[in-house]
Amino acid sequence: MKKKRPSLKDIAEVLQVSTTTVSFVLNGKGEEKKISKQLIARVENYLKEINYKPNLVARSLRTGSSRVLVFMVEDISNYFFSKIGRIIEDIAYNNDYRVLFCSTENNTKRTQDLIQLFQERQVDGFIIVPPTGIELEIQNLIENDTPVVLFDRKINTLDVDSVTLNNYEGATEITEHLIDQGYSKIAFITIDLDLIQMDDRRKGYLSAMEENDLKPNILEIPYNTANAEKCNAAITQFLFDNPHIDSIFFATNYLAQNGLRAISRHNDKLIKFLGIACFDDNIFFEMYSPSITTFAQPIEQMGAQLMEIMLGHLGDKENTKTKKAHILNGKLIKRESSLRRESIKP
Amino acid sequence: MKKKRPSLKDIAEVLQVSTTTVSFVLNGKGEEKKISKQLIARVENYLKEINYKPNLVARSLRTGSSRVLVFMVEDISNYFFSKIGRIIEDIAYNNDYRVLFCSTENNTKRTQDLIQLFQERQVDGFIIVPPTGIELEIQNLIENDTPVVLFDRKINTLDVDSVTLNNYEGATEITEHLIDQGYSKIAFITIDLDLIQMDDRRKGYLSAMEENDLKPNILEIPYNTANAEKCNAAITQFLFDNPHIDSIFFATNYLAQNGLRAISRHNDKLIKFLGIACFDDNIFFEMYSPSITTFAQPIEQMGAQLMEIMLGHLGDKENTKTKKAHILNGKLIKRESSLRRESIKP
DNA sequence: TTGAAAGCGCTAACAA
DNA sequence: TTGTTAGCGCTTTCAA
Repeated sequence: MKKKRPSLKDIAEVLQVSTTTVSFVLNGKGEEKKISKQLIARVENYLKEINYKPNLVARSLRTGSSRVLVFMVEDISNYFFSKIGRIIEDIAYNNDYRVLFCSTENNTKRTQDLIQLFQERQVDGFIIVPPTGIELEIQNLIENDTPVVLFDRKINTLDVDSVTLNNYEGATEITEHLIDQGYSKIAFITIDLDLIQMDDRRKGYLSAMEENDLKPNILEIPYNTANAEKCNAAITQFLFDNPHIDSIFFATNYLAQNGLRAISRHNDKLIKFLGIACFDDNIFFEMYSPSITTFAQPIEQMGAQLMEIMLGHLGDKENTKTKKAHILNGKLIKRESSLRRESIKP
Repeated sequence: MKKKRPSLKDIAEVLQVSTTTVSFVLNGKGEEKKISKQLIARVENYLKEINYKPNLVARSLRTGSSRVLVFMVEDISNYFFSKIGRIIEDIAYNNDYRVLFCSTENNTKRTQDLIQLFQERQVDGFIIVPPTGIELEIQNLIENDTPVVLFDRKINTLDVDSVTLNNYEGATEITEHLIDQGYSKIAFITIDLDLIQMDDRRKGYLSAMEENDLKPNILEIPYNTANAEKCNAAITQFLFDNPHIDSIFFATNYLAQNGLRAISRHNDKLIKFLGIACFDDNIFFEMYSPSITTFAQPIEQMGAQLMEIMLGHLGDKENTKTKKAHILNGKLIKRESSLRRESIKP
């Protein structure tokens, strides 16, 4: 049998007081509203006794706020995103907010649906890794005074807060590190999506190559999370077509993971000679043999920064603070895969 | 400026009809309620024109249902769980439900909070990987007629649906496979949590060892997601203390990943001789060199089964169908790590 | 110091 | 065929 959960009204009836009183006590406003100590105690005891749980849906409807934030990323099962998620969740929790996670899969339609869903459910704020083509929905959110913070990528046409990485400098640093270690035929493997951070990484690579009078060599792979095999095939083909390259710089950790597999399948000796580096650190890269050099994002700092901005907006809704683009600095982690090798590639 | 979103009432006013009419049309009940075609068209057009979004909080409050399900697992960034999550989400979507994901981190208190949070927000159903000590909350959910399906682990004291793996048989199969390949000093590395599926795996290992007159050798590691280092240290110590073992069976993929790292740090030649196998497949194991033998869970089938049960409950609330424990069969995937090696361990 | 009552936006029983 | 209205459970203004 379904026993209906007691409502404020039920409680008021049992206690022979008004719902107002119960509500005030429930929300800790007893003192403030000058309700007598005895009454407060009586109500509190009863609430505890029956283990009362307020109906948050009703509260949301009334107050227009749900104390829920949404964290929308490309793929929440990605190490980087799930780590940041955990950090955000902790900070939110300490400020009495809950966080809901979801994956956009970089799919515009899906993201639109998700934003609409949460908007309809009155969530209080969005932290989003925006896929392309989502400008309108985000604009819409902002116009509705719903706080939005962009993350990982920004949208230049929109006046909205964002937290991103120094992608350009990172790519330059990786490329120069490879050059320092004696590599010169450095390939850059990236995806074909028109994402601003990808473009920055590419530019960083190109500028470092040019600076050192080296000839760039770029492979652009069609983006398709669902199909790792195609990615593999493309990289394998590239290895065939470019036997002269001595190192590879992968633009994302996703590509690097697939790339490593492709390399080992193509020729399992190759990994000993090929210089490898990529963006975004990951336990996998530390464990792999050889361990892989990466440009690590400052995860803790990013999470803190994101929530600082979000809580700022939540605090005073009426502020017209100008929006800012925050750019954080990553860190090059040098590992075996990019160090000068004893032998030269055969 | 915040432009207030239009309500049903606003629309009714503009259109000079009643809110009932608008509500019926909105919910596709126009035909059924015999509203004239023209009126339906007029309302629909207007709804589309202003891009009306109903307030789902209000609807939830009124109907008592939110068309939202929750999927609570140990760690959503785990490959196995996130895969299942995606499958569940798709099925739910096709049935007009949304799915919210969250991680319990195997923490009882956290799980309690999460269940309470969602219960207060009127979610319609729970799919849970239960940590220990959560019996009361689940009992409570069931008494409130909220559908619950347990997953990955069951709770024997509770009459509730569950979908689990044939852990005992899987562990036996892995162990026997190692024995077949010529290994005999097989260690079993597990965690110290009192989880039923872990116990089954251990029993499966023990029975296969006994069956073959081999001496079991078990290492139990304190569970601590936050501290991979301790896990590493424990495994390293074990390798020192047990130089005679010729193979290791890891009870979870989490342990195997850490174990592989510990092994390669301890002695990077060792991996060539040591037989390795573990539970739960993962891309990582396919890519690792040597590729790792695993007992793979039937992911698609599990997701489908979970949702079939859930949708069944959601369909007719009043059913008192007896609850069932569904046990699915996993599959041994033989890879390089467990095959008979050419040379014997030095 | 406490209570009455309006109202958040929506659904659906009942009326017309 | 369409409209009136009560009410879901809560917060909060105003009154007592």
